[in-house]
Amino acid sequence: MPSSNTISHEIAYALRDEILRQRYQSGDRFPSERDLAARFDASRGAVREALSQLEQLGLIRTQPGGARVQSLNAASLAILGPLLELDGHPDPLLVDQFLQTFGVLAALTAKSAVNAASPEQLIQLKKLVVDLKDQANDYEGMQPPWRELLEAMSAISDNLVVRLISNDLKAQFVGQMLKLGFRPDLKKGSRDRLVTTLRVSLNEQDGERASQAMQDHFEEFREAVGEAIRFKADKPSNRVVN
Amino acid sequence: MPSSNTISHEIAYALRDEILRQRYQSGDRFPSERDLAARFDASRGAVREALSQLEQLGLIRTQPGGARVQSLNAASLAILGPLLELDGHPDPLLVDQFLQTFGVLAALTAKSAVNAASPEQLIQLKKLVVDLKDQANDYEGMQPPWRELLEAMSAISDNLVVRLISNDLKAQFVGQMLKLGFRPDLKKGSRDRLVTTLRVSLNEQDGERASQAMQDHFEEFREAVGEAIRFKADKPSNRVVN
DNA sequence: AGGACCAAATTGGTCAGACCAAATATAGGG
DNA sequence: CCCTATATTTGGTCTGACCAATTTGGTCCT
Repeated sequence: MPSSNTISHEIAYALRDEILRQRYQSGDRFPSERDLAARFDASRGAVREALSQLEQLGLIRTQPGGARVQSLNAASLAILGPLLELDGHPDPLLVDQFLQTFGVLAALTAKSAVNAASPEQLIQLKKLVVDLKDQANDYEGMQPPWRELLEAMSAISDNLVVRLISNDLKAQFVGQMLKLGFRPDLKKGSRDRLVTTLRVSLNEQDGERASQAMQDHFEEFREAVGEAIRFKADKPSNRVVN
Repeated sequence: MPSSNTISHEIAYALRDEILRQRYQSGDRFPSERDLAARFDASRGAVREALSQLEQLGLIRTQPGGARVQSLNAASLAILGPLLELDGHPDPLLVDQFLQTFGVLAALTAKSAVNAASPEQLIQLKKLVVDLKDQANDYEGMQPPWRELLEAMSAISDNLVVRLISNDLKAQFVGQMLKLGFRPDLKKGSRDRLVTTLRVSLNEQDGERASQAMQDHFEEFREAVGEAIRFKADKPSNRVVN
């Protein structure tokens, strides 16, 4: 999987990969644009555009006189996806951390949404929860209503910060997860409990409870995903469905 | 405050500003590179580098045939800073959302850190909490030990996802807050309560409690900041300290 | 009139070669 | 050995050109 269609993106991809693989120490001089142009047999303009992307990612810092490599964890959130993709299969620890993080953000969203919802919005949310309960026989069928619910809550809570973070996270992870095509097995009681608790929280407009429900649900989801990944690790039959 | 030293950055700044101010509808055609080059009296290369940055920010999507403007909340986290800077003073709602978000992430970090800490690391954390208590007479003096504590917890919890998000958030917000130079008044009991609860959670290695302490503390901090901003709004004497 | 199809203009992607200013490396003098 | 002046490297920008993909506009057929 090289990367994109344009040369500059390909160069950026290759260089990003090298930096992510720690082939340069933080603070090291980065090869000069002219050298890179020669190495990739491309024009300096194309190289410059690639470097511009790396700079946006916070991986390098350019300056007249030379570019330097920056510390990895001073980088931007946008490197998470590439980082996952590095060795073809996602790092289980990283996936776990992602779900943990996404969980607290979803919980916060639920809390704000339930607390701030207007009567009509409460009705809307209740309806979505019912949808979730009805369609929730298999993992695939559960996804659309689940996503709808999250989306509705996100819209109601109207927290741009969380939304932007979630955008990035989803863009980075969800694609990877789908590409590997694994379906975590959620324990049966988990979803019922979520639905029930969400309903109560909506009826009483109790954001705190909704938050807790989300948190618990993501916790169980995390465990299920962890198992699924371990399973994958045993049987490395990663088929790309596309 | 124009922006940077290079022309391409200046162009990127100007265009980013226009998009953030909603001067284009999502899906609109973006001016062609040649037009932009003429408008900014720059070379097309410089314009291309600027557009490359906008693309990384998720603000536009380029394609042979023409670039198009993307939806604002499909953008990257990195637009938060510019968004805050738009009118010289930060949007109180956005600041509130930031603190709320940062709060839950800090709480998650505290939980993981306390739960995962080795005996030595527990001792280290306890020491930092003591520092926090000692040096905590004024807002300024409190900052270094506070930051140290957060940093230590972040290092122990070792959650790259949270770390990257926090990097971005801090890079975007902290600068702005300092630039405006306001000091929220934390209620006196708040810090003591935080210190006390953190100590207990460390002694019993109770991550859940540490998380709750963080959450509560950020909640109070949020209110204090909210007041400070309202105060600023009344007396708009925004002096840039630099 | 409406829709399918084809040619021309527009646009992004890339290349080559050149110049400048800032930063670095090098050599020379104290 | 340190400090300074010079030469070189390097990033930032410009000009002008070519290609391929997309858009656009018009034409033709139904």
